[in-house]
Amino acid sequence: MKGIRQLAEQLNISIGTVSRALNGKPDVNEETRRRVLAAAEELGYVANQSGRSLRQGETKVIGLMIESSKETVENADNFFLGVTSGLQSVFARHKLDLLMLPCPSDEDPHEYLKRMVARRIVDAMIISDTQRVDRRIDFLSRAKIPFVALGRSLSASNFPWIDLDFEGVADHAVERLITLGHRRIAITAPSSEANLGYLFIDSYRRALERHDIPFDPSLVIRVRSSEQGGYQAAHELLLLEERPTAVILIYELMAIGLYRRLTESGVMPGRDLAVIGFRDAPRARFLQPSLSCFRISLYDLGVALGRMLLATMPAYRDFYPGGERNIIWPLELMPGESDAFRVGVMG
Amino acid sequence: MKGIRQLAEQLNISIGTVSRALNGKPDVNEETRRRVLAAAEELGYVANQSGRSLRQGETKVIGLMIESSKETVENADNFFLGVTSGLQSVFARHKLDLLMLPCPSDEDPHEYLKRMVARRIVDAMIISDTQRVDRRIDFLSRAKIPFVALGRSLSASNFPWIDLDFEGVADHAVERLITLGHRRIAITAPSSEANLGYLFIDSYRRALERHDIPFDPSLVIRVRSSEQGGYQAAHELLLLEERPTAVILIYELMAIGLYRRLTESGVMPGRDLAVIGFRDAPRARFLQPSLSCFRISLYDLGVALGRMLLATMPAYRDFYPGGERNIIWPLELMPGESDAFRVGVMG
DNA sequence: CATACAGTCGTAAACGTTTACGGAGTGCGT
DNA sequence: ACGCACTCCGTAAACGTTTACGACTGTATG
Repeated sequence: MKGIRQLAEQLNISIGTVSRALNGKPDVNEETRRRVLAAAEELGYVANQSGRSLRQGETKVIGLMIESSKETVENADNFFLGVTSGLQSVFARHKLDLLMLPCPSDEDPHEYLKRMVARRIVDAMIISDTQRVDRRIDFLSRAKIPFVALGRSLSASNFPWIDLDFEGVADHAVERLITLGHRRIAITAPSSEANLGYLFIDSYRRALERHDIPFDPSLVIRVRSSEQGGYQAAHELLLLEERPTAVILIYELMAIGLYRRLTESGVMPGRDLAVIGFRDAPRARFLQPSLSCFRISLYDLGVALGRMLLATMPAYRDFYPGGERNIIWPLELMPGESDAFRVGVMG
Repeated sequence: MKGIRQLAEQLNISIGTVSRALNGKPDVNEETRRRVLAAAEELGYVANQSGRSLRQGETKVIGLMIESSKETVENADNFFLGVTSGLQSVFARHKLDLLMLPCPSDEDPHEYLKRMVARRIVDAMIISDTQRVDRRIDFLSRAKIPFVALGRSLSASNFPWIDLDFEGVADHAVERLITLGHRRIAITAPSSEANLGYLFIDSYRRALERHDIPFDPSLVIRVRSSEQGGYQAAHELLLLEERPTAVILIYELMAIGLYRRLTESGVMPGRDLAVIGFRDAPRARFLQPSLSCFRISLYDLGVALGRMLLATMPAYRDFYPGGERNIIWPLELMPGESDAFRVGVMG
């Protein structure tokens, strides 16, 4: 209970030997090691992390920073937990633990990060919700703290990140809708400074222009990515004088609110308005009509994130050679009923 | 960068004084303190947590253990993040940090907890998803680690917990439905060993019997608490020879799947079948028909949890006197359209 | 003038580990 | 007998803090 010293005393061995035995060092008799391990097991001894960290300058802990902003809380889904499983499956192999660091909503994420890093609670970080310019990235780069970002950013020139393929999704969605005869296609984007919104809209615009459809800013609806935001989005769509025939949602669960608002006005999703969603979720399939949705494999994403992070850490680099430093994570379209109709056949 | 020693050197002061200055100890000249604080700010010095923890035997970190079981991931909503905000608002006052400890799905929660506690990563714990008998509770009690459980348990006799008022909800829901004329009322429960399921069903049964309605086990549907589970639940309901006229859901988002499956068979929720949900979420309001739902104030719940936890910790006890050791957390009914009809008028 | 006391600061020990170093013992070849 | 290599283990320093203790002023008190 009192530490390695007690353990050593009980065994009549020096603490040095006990430590070596527990840590699998070679210069210890196998018989002694057996005894040490047995005693440790019996007494429930586990090394005090503070002492260990202090000595070796590392904590064996990886931090996953998440923001509990209002928006994140509102649209919170299984996203982080899903990614977490994948991450842990990688970290477990190296006896690394994953801790989630929730940044309080009233604290600046950058300050929070600095605090956590300075306190040496973690060896490395995974940050998410990257902003267009994100000081955290500059800070981590300069401080030489290993990290991976979930999301691109304009900050710093060359840092490891994985990002969802927003461009591919917007592109694919637009192409699909145009093929189905749509010409007037709306799209939703977050109202925040999150980088993903910009990428999403840019790609949407390029896809349209490729088909000689002029970009109409009034078709870009900036709302929160939640049920409530979906409701609001539908509301704004209905106010447009020339109503679009399709809408691309940046977050799947917005469909719930969207459906609701549409039905209130007698507009039927999947017949009067095509809807395509985005981000994870077999859950989209349970909507009525079921949502056409681009799906993410969260577990695999977590694995990729974990590997990329370890590849940047000297101690583990050798285990993950030749990995890429940046990945655009592909999404897979799961066709549903929400956009399964053709429009404008009369030309 | 190198620690308190550098800081002291630069200021030509001993490290002891620097430490005292930074920690607000009284026996240091105000002028010196000013200089120290300024230098610390400039150099971005923050005390190394390992050194500090080692010395004082505490980490200033509270752990919130969450399980990333398949079920939790599936029905993950804003629950933990919502609670987190409330917790942090309390902890911030004492300069405590909250870390989330996600137990890997392939590790025994009890072992995981033991590991984390033994490593001294946290000073205190908040555990959730308590099982009917939960070894974690015995362990924490015996090891004298301060903790609060989110959820009752049969383990140990007297430990601090807050639990949602499942009994009140089941009771209230049954009463309401009976008033509306229902006699055949189904209910869903999780298939796991989680304690909440038992409480939920027990209370449901008692409420029924109070009205001389016999308890029919076939009306208890054990499915996962997710959209998919809702779909499955509806499926099973439809298979019953004598179909119930109402159903009580243990988790709100199940309604999505439930609605879906019902509509597939031409049964209209809110007209042919009354539905009442449970747990948080204004989101229930965006369903169609909107879900009658018992709502939780997650933030307030977090605050209560935080206070109860600190009240058990000697260092903070004095700030939170006279608090209760157990709380049954009330829920508020938000009436919707999903059960707004009367049945069996013909008697 | 001796003493007490408050205010300020430096010294050094302690927290629980890990690990470089060296020593004791053994076996083996010369 | 001697040297050498090898195995195993003990010793002690180091990691970065906090804090009990005492030292040193200056001032008030007897």
